[in-house]
Amino acid sequence: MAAAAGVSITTVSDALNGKGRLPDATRRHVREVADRLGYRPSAAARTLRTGKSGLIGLTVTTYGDEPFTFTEFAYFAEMARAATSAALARGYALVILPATSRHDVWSNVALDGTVVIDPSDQDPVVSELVRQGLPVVSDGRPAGSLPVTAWVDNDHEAAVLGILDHLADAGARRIGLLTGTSTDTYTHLSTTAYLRWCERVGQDPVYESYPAHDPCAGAVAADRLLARPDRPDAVYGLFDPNGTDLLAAARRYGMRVPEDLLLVCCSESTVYANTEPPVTTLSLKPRRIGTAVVQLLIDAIEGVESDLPIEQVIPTELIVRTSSQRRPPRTTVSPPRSPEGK
Amino acid sequence: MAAAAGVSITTVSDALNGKGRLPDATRRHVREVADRLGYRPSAAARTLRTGKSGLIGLTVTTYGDEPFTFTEFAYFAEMARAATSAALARGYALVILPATSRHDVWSNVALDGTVVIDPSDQDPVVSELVRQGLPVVSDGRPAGSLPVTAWVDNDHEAAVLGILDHLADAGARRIGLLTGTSTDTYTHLSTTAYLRWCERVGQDPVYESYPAHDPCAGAVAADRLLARPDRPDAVYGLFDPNGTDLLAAARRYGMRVPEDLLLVCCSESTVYANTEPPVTTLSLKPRRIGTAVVQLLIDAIEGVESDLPIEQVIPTELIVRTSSQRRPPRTTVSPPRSPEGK
DNA sequence: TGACCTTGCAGAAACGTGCCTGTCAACGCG
DNA sequence: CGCGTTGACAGGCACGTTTCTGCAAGGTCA
Repeated sequence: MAAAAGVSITTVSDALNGKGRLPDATRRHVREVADRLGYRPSAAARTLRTGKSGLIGLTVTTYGDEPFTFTEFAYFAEMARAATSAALARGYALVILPATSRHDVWSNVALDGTVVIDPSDQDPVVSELVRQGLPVVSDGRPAGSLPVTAWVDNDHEAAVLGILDHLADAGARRIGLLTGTSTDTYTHLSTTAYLRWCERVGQDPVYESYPAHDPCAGAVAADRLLARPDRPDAVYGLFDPNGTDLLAAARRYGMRVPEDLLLVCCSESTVYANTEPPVTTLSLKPRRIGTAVVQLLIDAIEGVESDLPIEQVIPTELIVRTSSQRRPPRTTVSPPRSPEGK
Repeated sequence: MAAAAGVSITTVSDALNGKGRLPDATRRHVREVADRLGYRPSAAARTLRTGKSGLIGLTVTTYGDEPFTFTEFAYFAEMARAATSAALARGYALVILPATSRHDVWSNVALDGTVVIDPSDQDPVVSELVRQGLPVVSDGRPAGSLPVTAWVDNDHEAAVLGILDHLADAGARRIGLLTGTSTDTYTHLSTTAYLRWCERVGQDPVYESYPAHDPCAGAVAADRLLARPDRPDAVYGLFDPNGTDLLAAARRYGMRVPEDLLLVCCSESTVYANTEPPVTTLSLKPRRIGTAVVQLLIDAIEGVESDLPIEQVIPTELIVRTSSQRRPPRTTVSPPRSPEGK
């Protein structure tokens, strides 16, 4: 390449990177030759020399034997999408790395930093990364004393309390909870908030737990919840598919929604806008979280190192639909025209 | 590191990589010292030396201004998940790279090969990659004469024809189609197959198109389709949310499913197992596709170069539920116990 | 006992950058 | 005319591996 342009390697490097003291004529000449040859500087050599790879790890926790649960929860997809977009805008790319991946894969890729989704307590991957001096930003408040650089999370307690109040306002007498058996902070914080609320208002807790990574278990747990002798007249489901599962269970027991059963679930899916009836959902705003996580991480990579952990709380959004209102509002979407009256 | 173990750099490299002629004692000693120091070989240096980075690009097409559509379609999430898993099992990691990303990001990462999802005709990214001599495997039959190394796809024509026959068998007299306005091969092939089928059986085509990347447009298009004077008595929707959209539209027009309207949509979502009624879906088997794509790519990276493009067709699966059967079968899932009769 | 092979390691080149230093000519100035 | 200054490059080192080659010590065998 240098020979083809008739200049030295230094001149090529300076010309392409806009450094050094070169006349514009030389710069243009070098760039033209580079374009003509289709020359691309070696990413590996640059990384080796500069110590920066432009790569950010996206680490997802594992459920059961599966490498990670992307599917069931639109949350992960949305979050990853926003994170990819935000990283790209600042010249970085995302590498998907499950937490329990083979060690050789982790050491085979040069990362500038890592985003960790919902790290478990004493996560060995996180410890290893900070030991290497890499910045680590977590989605989800780190459990225990995990030494992350920064973290972003929702206020799950406030969200749950808000939903329970919303349901009580709509006339719920006994509110049930569909929760998970895993020990991540989301499940833990939400369940604790529910129990505290029950204690405060003097209601006996009514909840069922199931392994959230198993898509079939949710329907069974929803059925269990409505089959109890102390059957709730309102339910909040912590996971995405709980809405349809609970709707189906309610139908099986002849319960009308929202007349006999008020319903809210945490979901990012748009299907709940068109179910029968539409279901009130809590959105955790995964796009804002994905964006914030990446911004914090890249700031830590490039910027000044403030060694205090930075915490950022993203507000949730309750999208109120028919399923949680005793007096259902008029449907907001009306058909454009109707060939026969309804 | 070499100094700490009291051996040469060569010996360290040989010991950690299992090469060279070293006694087991030396090998163990070097590894022990490496563990104690927390030594990790530099990925950048290895990549520079060997020419292999262990990184595979995952390129997703872009819709509108958004970097890529991950969300609306569980397909992408499932496919990416399977691809990640398959790559990991063979020691590779996946880098997410939108097709329309800044050029500097593409050239900043050393890739061994790339998976391209649904490449458009004359995709400049693909051309650039093959010019660099990198293997490219596409998910979706490449349009035009795109010179990919290999591709994996479903037989979309056969799938559509199968669904139309299935609906006709169930008693459909006039089958409608909900399709997209974009020019990707999936939409194109499916629509053409529908039109051919109509011609064969002598039915006038009844279809509505909408921009599939817009989540709101689907509901409007579903409404349009059922508002037509030549209203169909069966509909196949090409995209994931079409099922709930069509169910909602049918309710608005007072049509019962499946009595007045038979329904099938293409989806990987499990929500359709619990809608009212459950909706028959076509699964494109994204896990098998993601796995196959990665296997083909890594084979091309590591193995012998067969310069003929390798084509692989993954069969689809029709999951028949109530919405496409005039005589609905007994529900297969029954509640564990019922406190009051239904 | 010398030729030859095996074992156990060390030396050194090369991968392609980025950056620091050096060189040489031109130029302004007292 | 001598000298410092500046512009425009070239040289060369370092990044941390992998890998080829080399080399001494010890063993085998004719």
